[in-house]
Amino acid sequence: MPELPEVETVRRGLLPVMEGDVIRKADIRRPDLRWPLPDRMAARLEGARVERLRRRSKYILGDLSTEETLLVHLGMSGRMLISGAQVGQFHHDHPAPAKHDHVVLDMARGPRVTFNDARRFGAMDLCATEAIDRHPLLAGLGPEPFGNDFNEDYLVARLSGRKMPIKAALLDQRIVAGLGNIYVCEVLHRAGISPSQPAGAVAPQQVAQLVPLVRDVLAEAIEAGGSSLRDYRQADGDLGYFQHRFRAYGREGEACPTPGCTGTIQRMVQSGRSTFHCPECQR
DNA sequence: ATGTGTTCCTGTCCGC
DNA sequence: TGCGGACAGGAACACA
Repeated sequence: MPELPEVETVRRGLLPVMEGDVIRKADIRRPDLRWPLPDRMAARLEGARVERLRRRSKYILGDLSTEETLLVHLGMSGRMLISGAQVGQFHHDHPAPAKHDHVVLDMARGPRVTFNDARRFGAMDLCATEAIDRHPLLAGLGPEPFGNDFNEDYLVARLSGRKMPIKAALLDQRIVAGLGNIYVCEVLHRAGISPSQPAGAVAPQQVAQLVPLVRDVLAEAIEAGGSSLRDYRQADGDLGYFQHRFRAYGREGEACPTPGCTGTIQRMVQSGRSTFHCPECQR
């Protein structure tokens, strides 16, 4: 499930449970996810206070009192399940570990955070906080979509001369961090740009449009994900409510929702991944 | 330097 | 109900 809005939703869900509290016990139930877990992971986590829980791209970063930062990536199927938290109240009652529960963190106040990941494309690591920006997984990332570094001039410069399809370019985390397959489809649909158009051939005026559209789509999705947090008990890791607002993604064969457009949403495959688009209004 | 295809792993859904 | 195949939100890596 996780693109930037889903990761941000998960982070917000974890905030009241983790930030400011100490990890009392860490149960590392297997030695690896996508890569081996860090050495002595449990010992390095136990007793550490989570000073701050932040996000960079699709990574959740927990700055610890030990001057290390816990890095979490959810991959395709990773979830952070919360138990022992009710509205404004915590308890120590937890269900037995389930299939694919790989890392279990018990907080001192009582709640438990369980990293569950069936496909195991997720990752966790520990790294000196001071060096986190140089972590191999973070070092090459492009700007945050909501940051000032992501702007019209930047995007025009990064796309110019590139022959790869615009869809692949927006999916490239070195160009802009946080977009995934769903939201790229949604952004290009709103922008009226064909996903297969070479990135460098998109008119600068259209590239300029992409910047606010990326922000709109992500912000709306975060807001919709947030709405599923209102009755938050367990971080269920599903899509929140934004899925009902997709205009292109997953809508093959349906009428294009663009006002005045008579087209039909098509599915095609680009570099091995599904692209949903309207050939009528995306040019 | 760029662009593309493959790969990791498990679960689910759809057609026969 | 079982079985095979396609497909799934990511992204590192190998290769042309």
